[in-house]
Amino acid sequence: MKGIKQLARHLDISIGTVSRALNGKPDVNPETRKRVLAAAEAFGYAPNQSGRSLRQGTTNAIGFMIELSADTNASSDDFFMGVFDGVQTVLSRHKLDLVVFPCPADQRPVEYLQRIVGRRLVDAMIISATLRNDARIEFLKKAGIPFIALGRSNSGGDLRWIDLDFEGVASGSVDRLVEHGHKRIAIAIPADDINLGHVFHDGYRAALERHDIAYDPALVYRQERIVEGGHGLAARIAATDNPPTAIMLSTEVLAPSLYRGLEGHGMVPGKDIAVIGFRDNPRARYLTPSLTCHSFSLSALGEAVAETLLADMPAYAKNYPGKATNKIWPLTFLPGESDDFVLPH
Amino acid sequence: MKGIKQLARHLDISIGTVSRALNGKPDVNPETRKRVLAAAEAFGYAPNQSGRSLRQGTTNAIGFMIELSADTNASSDDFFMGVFDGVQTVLSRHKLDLVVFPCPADQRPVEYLQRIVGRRLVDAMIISATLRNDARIEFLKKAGIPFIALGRSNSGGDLRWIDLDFEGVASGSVDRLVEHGHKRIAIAIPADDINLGHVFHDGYRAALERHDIAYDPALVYRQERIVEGGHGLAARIAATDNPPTAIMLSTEVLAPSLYRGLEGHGMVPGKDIAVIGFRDNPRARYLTPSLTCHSFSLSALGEAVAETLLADMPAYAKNYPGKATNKIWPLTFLPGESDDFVLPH
DNA sequence: GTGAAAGCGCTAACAA
DNA sequence: TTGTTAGCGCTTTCAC
Repeated sequence: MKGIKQLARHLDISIGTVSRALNGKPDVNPETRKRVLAAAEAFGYAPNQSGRSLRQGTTNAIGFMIELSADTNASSDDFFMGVFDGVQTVLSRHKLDLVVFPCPADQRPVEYLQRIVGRRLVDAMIISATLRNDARIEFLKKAGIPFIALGRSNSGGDLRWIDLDFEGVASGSVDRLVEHGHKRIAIAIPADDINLGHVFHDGYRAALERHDIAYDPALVYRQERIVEGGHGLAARIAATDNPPTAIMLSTEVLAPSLYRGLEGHGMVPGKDIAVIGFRDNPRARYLTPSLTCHSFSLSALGEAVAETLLADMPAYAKNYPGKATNKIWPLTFLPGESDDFVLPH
Repeated sequence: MKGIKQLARHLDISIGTVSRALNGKPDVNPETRKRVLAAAEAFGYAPNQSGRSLRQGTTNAIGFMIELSADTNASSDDFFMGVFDGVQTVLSRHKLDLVVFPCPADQRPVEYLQRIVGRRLVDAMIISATLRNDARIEFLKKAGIPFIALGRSNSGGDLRWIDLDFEGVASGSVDRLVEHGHKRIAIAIPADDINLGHVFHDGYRAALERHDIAYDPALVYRQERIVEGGHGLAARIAATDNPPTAIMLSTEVLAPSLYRGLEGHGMVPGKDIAVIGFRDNPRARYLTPSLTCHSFSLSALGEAVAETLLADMPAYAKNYPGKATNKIWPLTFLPGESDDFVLPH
């Protein structure tokens, strides 16, 4: 007892009527509809999505591609889980399902995405960890499938994205550090081409200029986004001639190992060096001294991602008027002890 | 230029031949096959999965259900990402795709699962966060779809599962603590019905008996698996008459906030109270004093999950002879400073 | 070695 | 208000 045919036979009506009843079409006798719904419920009938998709040309699924590379994996933590929840909140309003596709570490992201999209597994795509030059974007544009990038990019010309305010975070952090007397301010940015590193770097550089502080490339540390990365970062800070008095992080994963690494080099965060972390994530929440960082609602971000995406899909756009715009997502500054000292000059 | 029809027309051969060529059927002229493959490559053709699924009755997708409830969300960290990677390693050998379904926090897991399975989105299911009494299992058995549970259960009679060795961890930890002179050993287990709590509790209790130590229900703390949970746990430990001298954690999320909470009550881990954590996860890796805990390879676990599942699927069983067995996954003990002291008697 | 055609489950257009 | 039927894209059986 599986398909609509069996259900129809059991009810002794045609499959067409069953289909219409289940899909809430108006031209069905209320009595009939009740019978159909009751039988469907009793049999645990759910329409075969392949049949449905084939006929309607739509899967009612939205894909979310994440990457399992060491980098992204390590930085995941609660980030994606929180975002997923927000995305679902919006999608469930439209009976759309969120389907997550984790790209294996050993597979090329573009090719993985091409397979997913090419096989028509989803109606639209959310991609994350956007690179400054990201072949996935060109592909998605060419494929003509609606999509949104969690992270800006230079690729593909005009595209829809939502991005955290890396520039604002970098800029505000520099302001605060300068106010505290810092002049040698370092940043840690990812070693790969992920766009947030570029944006953070540019915001940092512009802020320095505003304060008439010379930009010193030696204070820009490119560091893999891995859990242990802070050790290497601390070592490089310690080894710098005329070392920085402050370090700003552009990703959330490095803080704990940075603390440990700095201690290993006899530097105490919040005393010998100011540290400003990125996100108030669970891993950073219990550091001592408490980490100065930034905060925002993961689920609200997820909701915005979903709404912005739907606003670009003809079938749903009418529900989200004016929402089809790119967004820079603000973060709230969260003062802690890790930068809470004034530098004597 | 999308479907197989267009491709066939362009090549001026029948769609049947195109299909056979692409699917590696033997009865195709090598020359023809080459032309077809080249054209498919050039057009970026990938077969529409709905059409394929409908015809073959198989989706070539394996589902992995995770939950976004506060509990699971918080305890995720890198756990699932690591497991996904291992699962993919195995699935990709068979051109199977891993598809992750995150059940929203506000949705009932069984109903969510019923929708996914009922719509035939996947050929098999991996479920996680198994409860001792888990309605999902009964449903999956009734539905007749192959599945494996990451975590044992009392539900559904005979079922396929892989589970971490919570019993061994509890037992070994008690042994070690007793050796160090502890007699009042507490445990923290989840407040809900998740099965690992039951198993951990039973292993703990049996170990106490072995050592002729009376079981004291006051030392069994049921604690929500949330990031901040350690605070409450510390408070309850401090408020206990005749408090424990050691605490064993059955989940990985509590350690950081427990450290902080204990300090707030004037207790230093590894000095005033012994702490044995569960998994060597990124959140715990940089605690001071270092956390005594346990370790295992997430991707190896994921590989085992996938292989065991495939061993139960007729189409793949031949590749995994003898693998269709339930497994208790061993953990390696990782000594740290958090329990490294001997209690004077 | 290739073409023609049936049919997977479903929805929608049309007929009654 | 309901039944009938075409056809979504694909694989596979059967002729040839």
